[in-house]
Amino acid sequence: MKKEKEIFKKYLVEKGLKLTSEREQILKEIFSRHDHFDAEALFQVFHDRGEHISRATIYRTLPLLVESGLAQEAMRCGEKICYEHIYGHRLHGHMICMGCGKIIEFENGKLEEIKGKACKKYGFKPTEFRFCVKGYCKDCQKKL
Amino acid sequence: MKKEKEIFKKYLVEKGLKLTSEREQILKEIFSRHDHFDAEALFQVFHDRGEHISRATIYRTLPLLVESGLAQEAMRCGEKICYEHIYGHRLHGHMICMGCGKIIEFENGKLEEIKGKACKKYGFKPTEFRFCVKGYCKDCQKKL
DNA sequence: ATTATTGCAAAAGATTTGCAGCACC
DNA sequence: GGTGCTGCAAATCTTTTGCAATAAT
Repeated sequence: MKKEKEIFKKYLVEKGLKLTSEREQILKEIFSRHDHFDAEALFQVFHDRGEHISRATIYRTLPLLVESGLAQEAMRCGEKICYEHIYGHRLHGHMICMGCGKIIEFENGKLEEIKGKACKKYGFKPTEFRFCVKGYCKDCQKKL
Repeated sequence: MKKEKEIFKKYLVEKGLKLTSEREQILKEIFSRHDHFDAEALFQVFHDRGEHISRATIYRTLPLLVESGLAQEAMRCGEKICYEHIYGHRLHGHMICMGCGKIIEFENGKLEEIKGKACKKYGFKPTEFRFCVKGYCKDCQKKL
């Protein structure tokens, strides 16, 4: 069994919840993509593929994935919440272009250090992390 | 005239917009507080004080303050967007407790460095910045 | 005088929820 | 078999928008 499925299953069992086929499909889908997605986009993917999963189920499943540590809210794109899977990923930041919506991911080893230092200082127990820079990408700056 | 008012006025004039008394009140209010706030909270402050400013005006003014560089979206608290004023502040991060909603601000000189490095690498022009860690504060960890 | 702005109320969007039937353990 | 889960549709909540009256330059 894939590691992420194991983690999810373990989390669900501990909470007295069940691993349904819908939850499994959603888990599989978000780990098969490497970009960011929101609830509606996820709904559309299944819909287009003829595998119907209701919006309600998607909205109810995403927080479970977050709580199990497999995903996190990465940013707000307009009014929507965008998620990303995080298991097996290094801490990274995002640059979000307000012109074209492009998202650039970047890594920096110091992110972990800053996060660790702040949490230690205040005895804070971290679950989710987010480093975002909004602005304009190279291409969109030219257009302005 | 206060520096932030000058900046706001300059921004508005450049855009062919006007400095109305509502905009001025909102500006003054957000610079008089040092915490984070959302549109509804701002509406309530004025309402409680008997100075009526409509929600529509608040929702229309906040983006202007962001675009003029005086404020930014700091985080999402639940479904709401929380803002903070940024003029004259150093880059800082937030730790948000999912248990009690407490927000801890922290500074770290390396934030500026990381942001700068990433933007330079991709030719990205930054306008807003956000470093958030969600999790549980010292007190809430005990309660769990 | 001109043009942007305000407040209102209606609209739009995203997300949540109650409920009845269905699926997992 | 019992309890949690799903889909649906209605509800909720935040944010946006059209419009007529009003205020800033």
